[in-house]
Amino acid sequence: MNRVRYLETAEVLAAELTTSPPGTKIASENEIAGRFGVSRAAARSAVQELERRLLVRRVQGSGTFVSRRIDYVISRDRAPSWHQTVRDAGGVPRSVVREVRREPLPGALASRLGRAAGEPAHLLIRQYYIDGLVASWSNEWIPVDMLPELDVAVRAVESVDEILRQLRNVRPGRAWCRVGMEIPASEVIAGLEIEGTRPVWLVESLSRDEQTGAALMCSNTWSRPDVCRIVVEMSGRARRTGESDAGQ
Amino acid sequence: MNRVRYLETAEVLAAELTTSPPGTKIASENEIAGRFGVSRAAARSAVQELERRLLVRRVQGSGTFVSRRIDYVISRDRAPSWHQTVRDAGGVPRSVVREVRREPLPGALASRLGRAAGEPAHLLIRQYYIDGLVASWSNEWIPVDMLPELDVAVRAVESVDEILRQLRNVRPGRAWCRVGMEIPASEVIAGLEIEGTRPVWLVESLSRDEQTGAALMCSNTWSRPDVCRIVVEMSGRARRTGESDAGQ
DNA sequence: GAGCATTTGTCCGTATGTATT
DNA sequence: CAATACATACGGACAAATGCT
Repeated sequence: MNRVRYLETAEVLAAELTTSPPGTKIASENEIAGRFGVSRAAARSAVQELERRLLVRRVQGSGTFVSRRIDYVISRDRAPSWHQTVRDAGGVPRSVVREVRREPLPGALASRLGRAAGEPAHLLIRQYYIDGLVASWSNEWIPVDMLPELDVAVRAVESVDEILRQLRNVRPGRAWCRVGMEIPASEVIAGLEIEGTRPVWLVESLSRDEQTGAALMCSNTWSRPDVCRIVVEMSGRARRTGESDAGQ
Repeated sequence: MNRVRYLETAEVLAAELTTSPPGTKIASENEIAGRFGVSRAAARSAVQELERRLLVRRVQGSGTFVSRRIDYVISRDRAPSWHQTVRDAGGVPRSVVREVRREPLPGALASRLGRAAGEPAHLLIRQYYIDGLVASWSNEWIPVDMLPELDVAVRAVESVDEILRQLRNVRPGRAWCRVGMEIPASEVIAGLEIEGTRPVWLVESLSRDEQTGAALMCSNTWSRPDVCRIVVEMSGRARRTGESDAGQ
């Protein structure tokens, strides 16, 4: 159908991918070139097309692998649980604390928390994995007076929410968030193992105690678009009782 | 600094771009190749890197042009006005009605509107331009009983909201929306003038009358990520009076 | 650790196709 | 029709990362 050979090749490969489970290694560029009777450059273009479609992830020296892409839904009514979302999709979640340090609160985050800029805070840098592959990188900020003992507690428990619940007896809830796509700073690019610079999801968020309304912590999370699709559901105010929720 | 020559080249070009107004034509691949002493293939890779960073838009046979990228903020408190957003950013907005036809309401949209699948509706297909370049493509669905005379009114007025306000005396407000990135159907790809298949923004939305809460219309809008950045702001329920809004 | 094969990443030169001006 | 500019394609070479022996 298609007179462009690399797209033709990509179509065939894309169709074959749909039956392969995530993580499967696909044919190498040279094998594809041989099979379709094209040059390695054309075969490479085809695989790069699959990469642009977020269907595969490529690793130099290793190979090209089918991606597992997960829907991460953000809505007011849903508690944010990344581990559960990944497990529900059939993936194996893991998160690693990369660093915990104290740092004065930057201005933008301070005003989000309703604090003064420069107040002491914990900065918690964490990496999230799906099936052993990097998915996200997050910076979480918690004012020191909110949780002085964070340093020792954090390595034992998977989420800061959990620590807050147990040690402070609060119920953290997502009070505000902003989602977009950004080209992140080089530190984050390295953390996400991205080669060329490209946009990734950025979720900025603020947690408050659902009982008192006190601002507890805030975070910025960058996520690779080839491992998750972030969907934001927003319900408006003009809703009357008795009406059904907006359907799918 | 960078031993990868195409990235080195891309860095230099990217720095130069920041001082060029949107729409400026940049040097051709051959000129870049000559200037930096690299092959045309390497020059091409550099420009493609700029394209991946959403800094430029390429048009075969014409050239490579600096993109105007606009922030489109979706939040509960903001009336959705695309024309105003574009003008505020210094761009020239235009929208064109591509097609108006009657079609039975598809199931997913019917349930979003609280209607039965298959009810008669107007389907309004529209293209949005910024500075003469395609930015978005939308499908808007309005039940026929809501606005029987749509066919004649639509070409004179820029927005369906406007028509509803004038002819039905309702106040449309964004009642629900969902945002993500998708690889759209081929019709939309063509409408957005995308060559290779890649993900674009998809905003699904539902409008209700702010007075009665009646569902008025719903729409799906696809937007090129190189012309707009869609930002969703969500405020939660755990908000007490007297507290300041979440800062920037 | 060293060595090797595999695989992706970069780069060159050249040629031809296709859309725009 | 001609010139320009981007798009596709080929063949060849070497670099860099990975995985295994």
